[in-house]
Amino acid sequence: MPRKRTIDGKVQALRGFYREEERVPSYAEMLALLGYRSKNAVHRLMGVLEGLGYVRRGPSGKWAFTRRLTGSIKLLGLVQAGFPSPAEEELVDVLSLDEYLVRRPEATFMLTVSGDSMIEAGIHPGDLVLIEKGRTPRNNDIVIAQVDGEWTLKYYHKDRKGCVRLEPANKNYTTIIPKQSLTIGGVVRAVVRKYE
Amino acid sequence: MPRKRTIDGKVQALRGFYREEERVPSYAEMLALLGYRSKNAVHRLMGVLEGLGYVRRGPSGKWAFTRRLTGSIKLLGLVQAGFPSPAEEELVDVLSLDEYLVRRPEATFMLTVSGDSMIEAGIHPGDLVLIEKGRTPRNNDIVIAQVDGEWTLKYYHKDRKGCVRLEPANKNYTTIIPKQSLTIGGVVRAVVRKYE
DNA sequence: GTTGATTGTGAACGATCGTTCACGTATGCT
DNA sequence: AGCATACGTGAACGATCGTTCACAATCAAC
Repeated sequence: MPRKRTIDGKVQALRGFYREEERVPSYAEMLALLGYRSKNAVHRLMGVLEGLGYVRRGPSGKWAFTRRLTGSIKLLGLVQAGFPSPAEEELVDVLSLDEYLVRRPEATFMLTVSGDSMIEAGIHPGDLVLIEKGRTPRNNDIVIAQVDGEWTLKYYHKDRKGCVRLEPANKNYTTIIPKQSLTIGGVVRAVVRKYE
Repeated sequence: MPRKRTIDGKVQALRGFYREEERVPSYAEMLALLGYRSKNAVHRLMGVLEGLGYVRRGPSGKWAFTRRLTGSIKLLGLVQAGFPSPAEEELVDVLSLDEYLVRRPEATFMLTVSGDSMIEAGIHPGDLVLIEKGRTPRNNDIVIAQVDGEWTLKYYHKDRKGCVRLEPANKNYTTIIPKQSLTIGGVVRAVVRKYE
């Protein structure tokens, strides 16, 4: 167990460095950071960390930290499974929200929701929606669409005849069946709401 | 305008490199990457990019890429403001969700919601909630609390007499007034829902 | 056409880089 | 005790690093 604890300490130190510098420290820097006095010790440690999945070598052969090290959010299980005490905090995984939510960065963007037409789907005014462009919507996807000049969020439905209808998730709104033009801006891939 | 286009091209190249290597390229690498033949050209370019906010020097003096370069999500304005055509895509900002949502990484974690007691607050079963520990809840905050042995998400309310009550956002549930013990696990800072 | 500012070239510098030696010094097992 | 393994030390290596020269090419303004 002391072995584990030692490694954990090192990892924390590296994580702290990365938070500040957003880069992998050089061996010389790790030397000071981890309390070693020989670069060789660092070299060996990196080998171990590579085995543990904390670091990897990039295509060029240089070190890169993995999400395991750089990621900032600890993902836990279900609420019922119990709540972590600060002591024994057994984490399921560490993830980066960006990586988790965004598949094609160049085609993804966010915008702020206004209006409550999708409120029963849990999309409230002020929420951020993550939209992926250039993806053909499937039935029941939430899309951002331009109908007769106005952009809105709606459920996408296409029946067998190819007839498209856009359904809100709010009883006060009505289903839209585009007459003139229908432009799909993108498919909603995620919703993010931040409090305060 | 050709000037702008040139810089944009360089930025794209650097962004591509970062996606692959997750690190800042060396001058020599940028040399090849950007088509220069002199390191000095690179050196100058970095100065320019620093002015534009694409790169910055870390505390140690080494280069680091800013979110502007590494961030993967383009943030746009309101829906009504119009929708971006791929061409003139005028972006408001580029952000990292991690940075945007997480203030204290070491005290933040996520878990999956089960149960529908907060559904009227737009928190559905299966959603991810981002929780910050060690933060004293204010009225109307959503907290994760342990009442009589079970963990739940609820609105937090404390009246002037110091009496705490936990309110669900679902008519089918009742307000909880803790009798024995009340442990606040943390305050919900954000909700994330991913489709598919 | 001349001038001045911008931008890239090419070579050079000491500093730092990652890697690899051979060699101590613990620690743990039988 | 004795031995083997694991882990850190210290020094050395060539390679690559970022920075800085002086100078050439390009462009715009007048």
